Amino acid sequence: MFGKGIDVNCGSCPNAWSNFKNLSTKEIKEMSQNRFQSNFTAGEMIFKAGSPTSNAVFLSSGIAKIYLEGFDGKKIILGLCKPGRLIVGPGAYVDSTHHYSLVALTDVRACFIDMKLIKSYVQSNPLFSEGYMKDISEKSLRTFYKMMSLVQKKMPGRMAEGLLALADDIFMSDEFAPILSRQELGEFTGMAKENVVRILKEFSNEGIISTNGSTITINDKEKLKLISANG
Amino acid sequence: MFGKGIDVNCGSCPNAWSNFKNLSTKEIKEMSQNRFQSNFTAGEMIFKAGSPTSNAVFLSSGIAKIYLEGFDGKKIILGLCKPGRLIVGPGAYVDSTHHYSLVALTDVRACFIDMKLIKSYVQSNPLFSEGYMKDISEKSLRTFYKMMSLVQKKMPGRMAEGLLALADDIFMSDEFAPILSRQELGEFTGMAKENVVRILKEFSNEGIISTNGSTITINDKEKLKLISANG
DNA sequence: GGTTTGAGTTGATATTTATCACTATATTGG
DNA sequence: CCAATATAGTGATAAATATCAACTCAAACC
Repeated sequence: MFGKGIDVNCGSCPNAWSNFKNLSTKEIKEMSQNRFQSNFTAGEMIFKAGSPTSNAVFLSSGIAKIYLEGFDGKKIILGLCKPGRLIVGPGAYVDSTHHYSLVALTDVRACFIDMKLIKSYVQSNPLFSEGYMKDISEKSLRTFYKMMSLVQKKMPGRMAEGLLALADDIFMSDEFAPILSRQELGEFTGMAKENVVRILKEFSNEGIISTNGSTITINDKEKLKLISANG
Repeated sequence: MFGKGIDVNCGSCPNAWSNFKNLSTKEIKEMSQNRFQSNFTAGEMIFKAGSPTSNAVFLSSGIAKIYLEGFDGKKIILGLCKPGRLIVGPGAYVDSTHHYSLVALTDVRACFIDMKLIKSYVQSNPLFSEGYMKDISEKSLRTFYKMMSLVQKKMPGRMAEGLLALADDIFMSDEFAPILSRQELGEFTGMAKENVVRILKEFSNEGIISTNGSTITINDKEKLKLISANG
């Protein structure tokens, strides 16, 4: 199922970006009429670094990963996306090009809204503009802290932080399915996949987590926070 | 010399932020009248992470460093600032708090403009707003590439990149004074100061750079680019 | 059903990088 | 000018991390 979503109103979408509340009924209607929708299966690329930022993307269901492509094929997973958040990189206002790639981790339904439309609302609607500014500022801050973590913390600290992020920001539960492979968990926490295995095992031996089959359960969150904080 | 700059017009300042050209004469005048100016000597803190983002800062002369304060006192120098650029962190639109610190590296003359004023122009002036958006987007992209560099490149690659940045973006010359100590050069390139010394010596032995006293001269820029690109 | 493929895992090893201990060389304040 | 202090530099060592070479196991495919 894909194509224009003629009969849908983005204003009443339960997964709408919170900043849409600053748009007028007219603007909402215009946007809803120009909305495209598409489905992706797990593993599919939604957009690729280097492609034009012609559309803003919103997930209406599913989870996707955002990653930077570094030198000789190495990747850095910046974070995971859930419904409700605007997905447009900073390239939109610099060179109209994506600087990171977005790939579906689960089956995903995504809405595409023409960036020209978004930019016109930024121009004409100060409240919406401020909301957009706030959104990219928050992302920028998160990048700062991700960078500090990757550069200054050691592997156990980075892994602890990564697990806490998955539990608290993505799954909202201390028990979660392995949406990320060991390889991807390594790209998320800045280490080789072999070291992901070793550190998870170490955490498991100490009773901090359990890995039942492929599900990870956090048993001792306080200890995990401690490891994360101590680097 | 400090205080309100009553007789100065930010519109005709040779070091003005390029986005000021999008302001009306009236806005420029208002801003000029509410401008504060202050001098700092090398080493002085201009603002500190955690303090309120009450003002946007512009340098009218000198060079300053922007750095993140990480765990147990370790710092990451995000970059150096020259006149002509807006200096406000992403915190301005999130929690009205600075998330990085700004310290003068040379003697610096800085202008302070009330953030309320800047924000009001963002609200009322779409072109100015777009310019602001573009500015923070560019900074965000730079942070991405800084992160990739720090995480994926090895020490020689990071140092080569750092030296090229100093030559091309800050000094506009392949020969420059040691505005950064070895310690700071380490914070800029993500390594311990001892390793800064070792790698500079190695570059020097290979004839890529010369370190005459405390001045660094780049002799073989192409090789430096190669080292930077190969990580 | 057998086989291929890829992820997960493990141990051994190599590489990279930080830390420590120390010397040398400036720089600064009295 | 000299002591005090900070920065620069050096070598040895330890710690952190990546890489390599296997091996296991389960899913996917013919």
